[in-house]
Amino acid sequence: MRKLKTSRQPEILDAALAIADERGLDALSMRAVAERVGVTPMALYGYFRNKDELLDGLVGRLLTKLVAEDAERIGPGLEGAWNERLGAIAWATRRLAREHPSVFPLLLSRPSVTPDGVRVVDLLYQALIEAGVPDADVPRIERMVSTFVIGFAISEVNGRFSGGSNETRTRRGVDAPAHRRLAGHLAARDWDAEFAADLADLMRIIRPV
Amino acid sequence: MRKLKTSRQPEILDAALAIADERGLDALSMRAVAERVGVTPMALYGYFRNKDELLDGLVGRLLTKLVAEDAERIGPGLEGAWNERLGAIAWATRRLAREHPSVFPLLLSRPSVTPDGVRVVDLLYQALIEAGVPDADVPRIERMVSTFVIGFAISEVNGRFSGGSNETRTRRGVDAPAHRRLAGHLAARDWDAEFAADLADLMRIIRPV
DNA sequence: ACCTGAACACCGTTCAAGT
DNA sequence: ACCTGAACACCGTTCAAGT
Repeated sequence: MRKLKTSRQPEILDAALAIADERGLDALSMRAVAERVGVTPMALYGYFRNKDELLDGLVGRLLTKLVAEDAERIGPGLEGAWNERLGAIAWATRRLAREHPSVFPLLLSRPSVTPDGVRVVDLLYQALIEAGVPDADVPRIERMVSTFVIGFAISEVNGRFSGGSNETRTRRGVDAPAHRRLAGHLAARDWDAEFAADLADLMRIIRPV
Repeated sequence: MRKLKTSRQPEILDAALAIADERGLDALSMRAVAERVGVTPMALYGYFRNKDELLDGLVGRLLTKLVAEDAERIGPGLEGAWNERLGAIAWATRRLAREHPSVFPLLLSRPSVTPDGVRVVDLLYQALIEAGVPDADVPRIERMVSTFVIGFAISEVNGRFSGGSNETRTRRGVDAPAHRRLAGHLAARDWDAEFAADLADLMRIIRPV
């Protein structure tokens, strides 16, 4: 297990993120990253043990952007009521998914306990504590909220919500009585509004009114 | 856009699912599937236009297994109270993730409006209607619940929840006050119990007591 | 300390051809 | 109707060598 160089890691991750953003995750090859950095593919293996670790680095990058955005939101980071702070992180997370739709889904597949990952979780913990959630329930509620937020953002950028028109869904041949009854409510949605409504519902779990 | 053969599609999907289950998604190559089916790689392209469509077929398979299990649960499928039926689907979904951990995450990345996909959604719609959710809110709540359930199951099979021990999380160098305060509650969890608690919370959104 | 070149064992997919 | 063979343009990664 050789020791890795760190000097050019940020530069390499920048290149990798740019490629994924511009041409998708399938285009993100070690060879493509190397070319963009202006180096031989093999040079990358001095900085990342393999492609998987480079992808982990990319997830770390996303989390860093998230804490950075939260930090500049309102200075030290603890201004505002708990529900405003929690909402700010949720919306920032969703924005991040739209900025980096190819890389974002990796958030759900990789543990990523980088320092910045811990920092984000800690901000959520603080908000939940302030909301009055019992200490014993805080980690569970954090996982529930973050799972939903990340899952929603992934579904959205991947088209899981919009896939299949109304006609497809209510097509004859599938026995779908509830779809028929709800036909008038199956039109394309305003996902901003839906995300807001979902968050409001979750807030009511966190602190029943 | 040539017309595809269907005769051996199920056989091919069986082979693909077996490879993914046994050796992971990275090992799922067209060549490996072909070998298992006993055919040349190129023969597969008569049944699926490309690898992506084969993966879509795999997602369809998962959904088919889900409706099959639900159907045999209690016969016609509409016995039991709404919360029991909704819970049964949620737990069956989570079981499916454990059976096919490599393929399951694709559920969140692919629209998949196959007939069986619509059937699952319709069962959820029916439960929510019976719970008293206003028609206009049913599709949103369905998306919220399914997003959470799938996201939870993916996080679990991918180790997102367990990654990083306590020590890692509370390691010095990261300023994480809430982690320090919650140190006693950050031990490894019983995910069955946590999933149950989360579902109970969601049920309270669906039908406030 | 950092990088390169050549090589190995793979990929998905196209095209033309075969029964 | 169904399948094959050869080929193209790629992959990630190892190893030995170079400055």
